[in-house]
Amino acid sequence: MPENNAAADKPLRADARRNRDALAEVAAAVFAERGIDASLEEIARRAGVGIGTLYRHFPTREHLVEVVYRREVEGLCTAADELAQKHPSDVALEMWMQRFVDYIATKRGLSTSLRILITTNSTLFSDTSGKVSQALRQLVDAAVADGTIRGDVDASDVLHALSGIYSAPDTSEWRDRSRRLVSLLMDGLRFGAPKAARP
Amino acid sequence: MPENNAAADKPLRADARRNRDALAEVAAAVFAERGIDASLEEIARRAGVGIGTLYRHFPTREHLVEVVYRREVEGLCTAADELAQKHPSDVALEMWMQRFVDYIATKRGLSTSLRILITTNSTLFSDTSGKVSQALRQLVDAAVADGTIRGDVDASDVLHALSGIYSAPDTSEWRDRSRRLVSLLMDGLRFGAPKAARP
DNA sequence: CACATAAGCGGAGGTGCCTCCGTTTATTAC
DNA sequence: GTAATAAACGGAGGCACCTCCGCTTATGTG
Repeated sequence: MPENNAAADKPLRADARRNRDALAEVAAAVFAERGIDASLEEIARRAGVGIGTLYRHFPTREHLVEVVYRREVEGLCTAADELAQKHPSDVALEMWMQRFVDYIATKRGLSTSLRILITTNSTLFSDTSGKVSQALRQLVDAAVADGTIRGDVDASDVLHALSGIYSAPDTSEWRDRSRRLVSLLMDGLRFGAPKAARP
Repeated sequence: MPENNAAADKPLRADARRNRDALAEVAAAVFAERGIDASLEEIARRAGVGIGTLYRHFPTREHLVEVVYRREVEGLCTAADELAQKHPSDVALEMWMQRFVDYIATKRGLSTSLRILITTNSTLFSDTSGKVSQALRQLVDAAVADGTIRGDVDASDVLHALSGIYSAPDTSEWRDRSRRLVSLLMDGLRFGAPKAARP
C-alpha cells in the first residue's frame, strides 16, 4: 500500500511543494544561526514567501521544528551511504562520526525546547534514533568486514562510546573536545585490525 | 533571622506592595477564566496598572504563574485552619476536601505549561505538596482524635484515596464525579467511628 | 490552446510581547 | 512642613504572532 493517513497525502501542487521545501531549508539555516526562537517572519521572508504560506504548511512552530529535525537526521543518514561509497570504510566511519559531532553541535542550546518536543512526540524520537543507529551500524559492519577496524566491536559499542558527546558540558571547547574523542576512538578501533592503516 | 536572600527582600514601597498584590489577585482570576495563556496586558489593565509595572514585578509569565500558584496553595492551607475552627472536625475535613476538588479543577487544562513549570522548578513542587499534606494531616488527626472518623486511618491513607482525583480523565462529569468520590470517602471514614454523625 | 476550478498564495491588520525612559510619588532627612 | 532622592509607575513603540480572505496560478479537461 502506498500510504494511507486519515485524509491526507495527495500529491502537492508543484508550487506548494517548492515553497514547502524552501521553507524547511531556510528554517534549518535560521534556526541554526538564531536559535529555536528565531522569527518565523524572517524565515518566510528569506524563503521568499508570505507569512501566510509558512503558516499554511506549518501551523505551529513545533511543526516546523519537527520537519527540520527530521530532514537533518535524514541528511545525516544519507551521508553515511555517500561516504561509504567514496572512501575506505574506516575513513568513511571516521568522517561520519565527525559529521555527527557537527550535527549535535547545532542542537546544543536548542536543548529545552527540543527536549520538550521530543518528549511530547515520542515517535519522533524512536524514528530518528532508529535511523541514526542503523546508519552507524552499516558503517561499522562494513569496516569490520573488510578488516580496517578490529572485529571485536559492534555498532552499539561505538554508539556507547559516542554518548560522551551528548553529556559533556556546554563549554566553548566542546567541539574540539568532541572531535578529539572521535579520533581517539578511531585509533582504538584501528588498533590491531588486520588491514588497519598505519600512520 | 528575619530573611536573607542574596540581595533582596527589602520592604517594598507601599504603592509597590499594593500593585504587586493586585496583580497577583487579578492574575489568579484571569488565568482561571482564560487559561494560562491569557493576555498579560489584560491582567495589567484589569489590575489598573501599566504593563510596565506588571513586567517589573513579574519579569516572565512563569514568575507570575508561580506566584499565583503559591498563593492558591496558601489559601487552601489557610482554609484548613478556618474550617477547623468553625465546624465539627469531620465536617471540616469534608468541606476542605470539597474545596480541594475545586482547586484541582482550576488546574486542569493548564496541565502542560504547569507541568513544565513544576518539573523545571522542583522546590515549587516540594514546597506546595508539603504544605497541602500538612494541612490535610491536621484535619484528619483532629477528626480521629475526637472520634468523628474512625481511628485506623491516617492522612496518607486519605491522600492516597484522593489521588484518583488527579488521574481521572478530563470529562465534563469530572467535577461531579470527584465530589461524589469525596462524599463516599467520608462515609467510609465515618463508618464505625465512636462519635460519627448518624444520618 | 483555452477554460474552469480547486489549490495555493500573501500580506494587511489586530493583538500580544517586552523594553525603555521620562514622569510621578513615597520616604527620609532636616 | 519642605526638600532631596531613590523607588516605582506607565505607556508608547517596535517587533512578532497568527488569521482571514481576496487574488493568483497550476493542472486537468475538451
